[in-house]
Amino acid sequence: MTDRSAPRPGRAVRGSTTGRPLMAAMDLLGRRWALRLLWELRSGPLGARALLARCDGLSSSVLYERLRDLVDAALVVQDDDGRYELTDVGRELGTALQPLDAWARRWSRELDG
Amino acid sequence: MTDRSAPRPGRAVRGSTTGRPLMAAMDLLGRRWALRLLWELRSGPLGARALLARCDGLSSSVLYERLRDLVDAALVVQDDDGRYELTDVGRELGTALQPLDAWARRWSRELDG
DNA sequence: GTGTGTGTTTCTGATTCCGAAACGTCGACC
DNA sequence: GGTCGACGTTTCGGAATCAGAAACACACAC
Repeated sequence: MTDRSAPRPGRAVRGSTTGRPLMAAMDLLGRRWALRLLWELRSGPLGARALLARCDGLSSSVLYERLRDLVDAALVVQDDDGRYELTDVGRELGTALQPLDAWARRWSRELDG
Repeated sequence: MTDRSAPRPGRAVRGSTTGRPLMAAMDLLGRRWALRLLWELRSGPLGARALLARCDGLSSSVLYERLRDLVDAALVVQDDDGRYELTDVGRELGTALQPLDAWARRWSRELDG
């Protein structure tokens, strides 16, 4: 690992050397479990083990790597109790993703009638 | 590999055995380049090589794997000329992701002031 | 002390990815 | 006819990322 750093707008990002914000966002959110973790944190702060319990199949190694990414990206912080919670901009992302939830239901109906 | 199949609502999905639509969506969209490909197709049908040209760093092997996923999920189809284009529900996803674009800009301002 | 619950890191093997090369096809163009 | 280029697609080795289990440290309860 050594050199891991989370994508941030303004930096070179996988898939785009321009660092365009949306590309940085897609690089970050396109990593496994990133979207899901943000989704789980919408409802309030959670500890690491609580997150693991909610995300069936998530391994702890990836969890902590992803949490580091999200903290780096200023979407998540640790509160005084050590639990992880969304920052303001992280919470905004939650609402920005809300249409996705509604879409997923339409998608589901579309597929199996 | 052999047995790859794209996540679809109603089936067991990585991260959730319930097959809840949103979890299926996040599994699908959480794969590398999936979001980005949908984003690039928003503006109209594109051939495989055009997609490769737009996605700097995307390899052809992953492109075709992802395209298979998206076609499986009924978000993308091939038109008569062989180009890939969004289905109706795929286009709806595009608009559902639109708030993400606006959010990414706010995020960018947030990070580097 | 012996548990049991956290948070976190480390290791190994499996999956996924990149990158480049190769294949076939089609339509120029000579 | 042949050759050239642009396209769609598949294959393969090495690199990055992942899952899964194990282990560590730290609390607090019994």
